Order: sequence, then structure tokens, then C-alpha cells
Amino acid sequence: MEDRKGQIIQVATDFIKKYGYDSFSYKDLSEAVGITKATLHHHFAKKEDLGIAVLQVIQGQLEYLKEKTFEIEDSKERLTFMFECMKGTVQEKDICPISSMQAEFNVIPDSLRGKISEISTFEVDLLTQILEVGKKDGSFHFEGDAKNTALIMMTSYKGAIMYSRSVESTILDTVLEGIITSVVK
Amino acid sequence: MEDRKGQIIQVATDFIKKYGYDSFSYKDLSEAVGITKATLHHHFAKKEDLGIAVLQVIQGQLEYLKEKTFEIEDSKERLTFMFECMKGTVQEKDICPISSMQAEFNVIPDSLRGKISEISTFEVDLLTQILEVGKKDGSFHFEGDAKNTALIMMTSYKGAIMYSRSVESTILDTVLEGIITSVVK
DNA sequence: GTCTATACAAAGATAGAC
DNA sequence: GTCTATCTTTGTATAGAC
Repeated sequence: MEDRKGQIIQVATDFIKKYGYDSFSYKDLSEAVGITKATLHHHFAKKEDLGIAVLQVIQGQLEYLKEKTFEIEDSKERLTFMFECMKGTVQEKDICPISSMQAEFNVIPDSLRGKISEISTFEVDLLTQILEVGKKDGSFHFEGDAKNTALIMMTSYKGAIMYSRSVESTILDTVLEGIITSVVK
Repeated sequence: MEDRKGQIIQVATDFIKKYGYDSFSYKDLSEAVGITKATLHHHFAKKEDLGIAVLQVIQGQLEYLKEKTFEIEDSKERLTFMFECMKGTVQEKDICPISSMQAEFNVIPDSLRGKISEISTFEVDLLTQILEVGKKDGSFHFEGDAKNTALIMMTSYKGAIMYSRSVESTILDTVLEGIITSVVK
């Protein structure tokens, strides 16, 4: 089964969303996958290697999301689609793996920090572009430049996922609706 | 020196903001404070006890902030004051200790989770009240209820601190200005 | 209140057999 | 590709002396 690697990455991603990169162990992971720690090390010699692999997959998914997003003609639909897709990747009480590793920024390996920065920027840029296009075609209304608005929307979305953990989990939908209508209406 | 306890709490809080609760050790802390691990255990038998102490101090500071905040007459000034105070407690490249522990929610002791939930709720409630008063006296303009707006503002603020870590750190000020003017103008 | 010394468990990682 | 066994380091925590 060559897809062992893929399976490991999948479970590791779930763990990062649940516990964080630093707080899941090769022992946890090996048990969840059903192999030994040694086998895990065979596939990903160091935990750092696994971390990089996880981030590469996420990066690929985001690039794919960008493609799919711009296949949609209508700006409002496009915006909703993007957030719905993002929301779909995190289960209840999980957090965004990027947020998780932003929180751990000072304790993760340097190579991971670089990738996290890239991905963080990519996300905001994607939203910025969606907003710019939507403003031009008259779908969205906001003051200031698109990047600032994108920043507020993205940080609010990420922050809301985080907050859902410790308060009522309905707040994510509330916030999501709020930030979308703030530019659409 | 009875204030050893206070000193330990102070340094522990800094560590949580920099590395997270799970990722700083009694060894790190003992070296930073200048005492041995054993002495640390004398003051706070378990790491969990220290965690609770840290959160109690934060809770107290927030209650004090609420008092001070409502001593200010003008709604706009009050809102700015609150965010400036909050911002003042986190150094560049640190994150809010509450965000930090929200990210670690599934790996911290139960007693800490409870406190985190309380504090998270308190913060949003404080902002909600500021917004409600300001809407009534005509200082603020926003649609929907104050709680939703407070949620968006608070999650955006917290998310921005987080994002500053991995992208340009100027985004915090950008976002802060954005969310304040969104209700003030 | 602080120390040295130590116990104990968990973590990341490697060696070598099958 | 997977295993058992083992190493090394680090983390939390305790015992007992000063």
C-alpha cells in the first residue's frame, strides 16, 4: 500500500487540528494508523518531515480551491463558496491547522514556519482578489482597500473557529454570516 | 520574598504567550526565574496549579479593565481605550494567552478549560456592553445586535494578533483601526 | 524557601531482524 | 514495509537535607 504515506498525512492533519503539532506524538499517531512508531519513522524519518508533508498537502488543496473558486462566475457565490469550502475542512471543535501552527509558531521547526507564512499569505491574497473583483463588478461594497477588508474577514473567520472551542460553537456561523453580509449588502 | 509566586506567574504568563502552556517546561521556567525546578514545585505543586493561577490573574486584570473602561464617559474613547489596553498586554510576536490556550484546548487540564471558557465569554460580554451603550447614545452605528458585532470584532482582533506572527506584524494595527472605524463612522 | 538527587513516564529517534 | 527492542533526552513530580 503506497498510500500509507497519504493515510499518515491525513491522520496527522486531524491531530494537528485537534491537538496541535507539538502535542501529538508518534505514539498517538502510530496507534491511530495501526502501525508501530518505527514504521512511522520509516515513512517520515523525522516529525519535521511529516509536518512539511502535511503543509504541502494543505498548500495544494488551497491552490485547488483557488482554481475552483474562480471557475464560479458570480462574485457573491464565489465568496460564499470559498468560505463554505474552508469551513468544510474543519470539524466541530477542531481548529484550522494553520491557526494551530500559528499559535505554535515559536516552538515548531524553522522549515514549518516558512511554509506557514506562505500559506497564511496565500489565503489572505485569495480573499483579497475575490473582494477586488467583486468590488469592480458592483457585487461588494466596502471602504478602504480590498486587502484590509480581506484581513479583517480572514482574521475574524479564523478567530471565530478558535473561539468556538471555548464558547458556544454556533458563533462560527454567526460570524461567517456577519462578515459576508458586511461586504455583500 | 513572598512575591516569588507573583514573579513566577508573571514569567509563566510570558511563556504561555510565547510558546503555549504545553510547550514551556518547569526547567525553562526555573532558569528564567533563577530558581530550581524543585522550588517551583514548592510554590506550585503541579503545573496545572500554576496554570490556574495564571488564569486567575488574567481574570482579575480583565475585571479591573472593565471597571476602568466604564469610568470613561465617551463611548468612542471607551472603545479605543479597551482595545489599546488589550493590545498593550501582548508584545510583538507574542499572542494573547487566551488564544494560546484556546488553541491548546484539547490538551490542557479540565480546570484550565473551564477558566478559559469563562474568560472568553467575559471578554465578548465586555465588548458587547460597550457597543450597546454606544449604540444607544448614538456613538456607534452597526446593524444586527451588539453581541454579533462584538463577536466579529473580538475574533478579528484575536485572529489578527495570531496572523501577525506569520505575516507582516503591521496587520494588527490595520485590523484594529478597521474594526473600530467600522462601528464608529 | 531553596537546594541536590532521583524517580518515572513519555517523547523522538535508531538498529537490526523478518 | 513492518516489526521488536533499545537509546537518549526531556518532562513532571517527589524525597529529604539545609
